[in-house]
Amino acid sequence: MSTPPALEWSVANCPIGRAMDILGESGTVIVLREIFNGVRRFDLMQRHSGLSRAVLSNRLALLVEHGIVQRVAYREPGDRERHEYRLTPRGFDLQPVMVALADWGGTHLSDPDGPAVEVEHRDCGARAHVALVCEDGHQIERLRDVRTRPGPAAVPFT
Amino acid sequence: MSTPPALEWSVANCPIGRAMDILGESGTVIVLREIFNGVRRFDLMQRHSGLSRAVLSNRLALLVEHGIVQRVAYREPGDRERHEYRLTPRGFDLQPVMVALADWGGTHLSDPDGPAVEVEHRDCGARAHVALVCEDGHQIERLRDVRTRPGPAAVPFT
DNA sequence: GGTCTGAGTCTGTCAAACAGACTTAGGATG
DNA sequence: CATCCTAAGTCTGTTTGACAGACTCAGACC
Repeated sequence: MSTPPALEWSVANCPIGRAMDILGESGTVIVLREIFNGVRRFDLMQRHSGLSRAVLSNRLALLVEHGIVQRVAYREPGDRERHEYRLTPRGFDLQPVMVALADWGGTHLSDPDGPAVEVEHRDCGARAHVALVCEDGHQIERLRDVRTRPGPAAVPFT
Repeated sequence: MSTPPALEWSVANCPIGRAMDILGESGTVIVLREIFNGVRRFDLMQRHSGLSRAVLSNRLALLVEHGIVQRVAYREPGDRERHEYRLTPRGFDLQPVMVALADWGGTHLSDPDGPAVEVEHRDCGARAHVALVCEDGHQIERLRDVRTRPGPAAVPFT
């Protein structure tokens, strides 16, 4: 076997590494799942997700710090002001990641009777999936037809 | 604001939760990145990724245990038998997750001069992205057109 | 016999997660 | 007024996991 080409480039600035610096912290993706599902308030998120309050608090702060989620004030009638957490555009762009995860988990990790949740196209009700497409719009059928190459900021690896 | 519908179902059997039980362990996705990029041997993975040997060893064992990666014997001429790690079909199905992560990370977390790696369509060389599609094949333009609904194994949440 | 290499394992320290109790601010209740 | 309630955290003490770096082991090679 020859040396893999990937070894010639450093993992500095690697987009997957950068993404996982945030999403790889335990609980981050679970918090995002709650917010994508419309659960935006601290206590509800905590009870629904089962994360500890300390971790939830930390992860929300991390997400706010990275501009993925914003803390928005609201006030229900006859109640004091509180805050809820909403996705920013940058956070919303994580939807394909969430759908891809749900897709894979639903296919490969569900109990025999199927997954607990599915993703649907709001208009027609059919199940939605992620697909790979070219920049010019063709769909890429076989996953093997895709590969990684060094980008503009690639740094050699010694 | 009304109670979010997601609160009616438990997160038991949630596909994202299940997926993150594996992928959320620190380093799992980094190991997968290396393997997707063709780096399949322990020492090379360790040096290239920068993970500690102990963590790399644990994460590989976890991935093997979940049928995402398999340990395959090989022998180079004039050397003793060794092992390398390869994706199983289940592991290969994670490609959309990896591409979605790379896409998001490249767009939102790169240095000003761009990402260190890009994903290309092998045939035409154009950049590849993930897109959302219906089960009948339409492309879904706006992320908001997609939502989650309870699946066959949904369990009520109290 | 000594050395090299790939692939781990072991150790001691330090950071992070956990469950669960405590805090705080403002509104509602008696 | 005093008390209670709730949302949204913070604090504490224990245990798990990460890290760097040393050590092990097996086979090939000199």
